[in-house]
Amino acid sequence: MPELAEVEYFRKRWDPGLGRRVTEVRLPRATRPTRGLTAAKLHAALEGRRLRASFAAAKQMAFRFEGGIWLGIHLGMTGRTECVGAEGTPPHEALSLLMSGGRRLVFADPRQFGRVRLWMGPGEPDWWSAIAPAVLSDAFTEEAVAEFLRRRARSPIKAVLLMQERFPGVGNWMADEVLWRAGFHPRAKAGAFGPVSVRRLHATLREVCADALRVIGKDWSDPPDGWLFNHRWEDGGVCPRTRAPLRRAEVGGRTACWSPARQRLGAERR
DNA sequence: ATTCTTGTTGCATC
DNA sequence: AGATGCAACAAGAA
Repeated sequence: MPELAEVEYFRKRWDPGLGRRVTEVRLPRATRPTRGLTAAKLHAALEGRRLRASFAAAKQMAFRFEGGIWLGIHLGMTGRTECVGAEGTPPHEALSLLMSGGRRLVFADPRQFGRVRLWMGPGEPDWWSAIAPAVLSDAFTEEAVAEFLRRRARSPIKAVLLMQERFPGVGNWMADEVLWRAGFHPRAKAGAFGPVSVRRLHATLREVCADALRVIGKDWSDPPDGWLFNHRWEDGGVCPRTRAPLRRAEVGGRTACWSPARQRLGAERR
């Protein structure tokens, strides 16, 4: 589930821990997301440290503690964060931090595709600074998109939009939403996008990222009914703009949903 | 019981 | 060398 805006939402769920000290680290079982980390290692690094700041970028979160300690969390497919009382033990807990003041910051991940990282030192960890420039940043230019599409010329555009090295934070639903709003078929070849189509794609990417952060990133409000988001999973779903039936099929190894009435192959020419 | 899944990685192949 | 496609990871939900 967690893409750009959901990650921003989950980042904020640990806000009650800001300024608080870590008093205890709990790793209930050796789960995949924590890999080689142990409770002892985490405790040695974090005990007594105050949580100073948190960041979200792409599909990752970083929590910075006193002393240059960084805790990185990738939510994978089913990860989530929450803040509970000291006694709480949510199901599928992979890691939690008991904080001064008596609250517990929890990372839970039933399907265990998430990832927890620990880093200490001056500056930023590599896994943080290596994240590609945000879609909403000045560095995300039309030329960068055009160049990337040229290199992936034979791949379907849907698959290309899922590549984090250029479209950080875009996941399955956001890619479908972008293509639907912009009127491009998910199977259109990336190489077929000329300057006019690239411009349209670039603008729509920015629009969807901004909308998602405003609605879902803020407080997980329900997206407006006019978004594809609300219709893409229901069987017999209907395009909110044309009222024509939506189609679903696998594209680039993932389920894609589109509106045949307004997303035709060939529209990406020029 | 079977099939589905909003992510990423590593490997085989082109 | 770089691009492309796909299985694998794991477990809950429908």
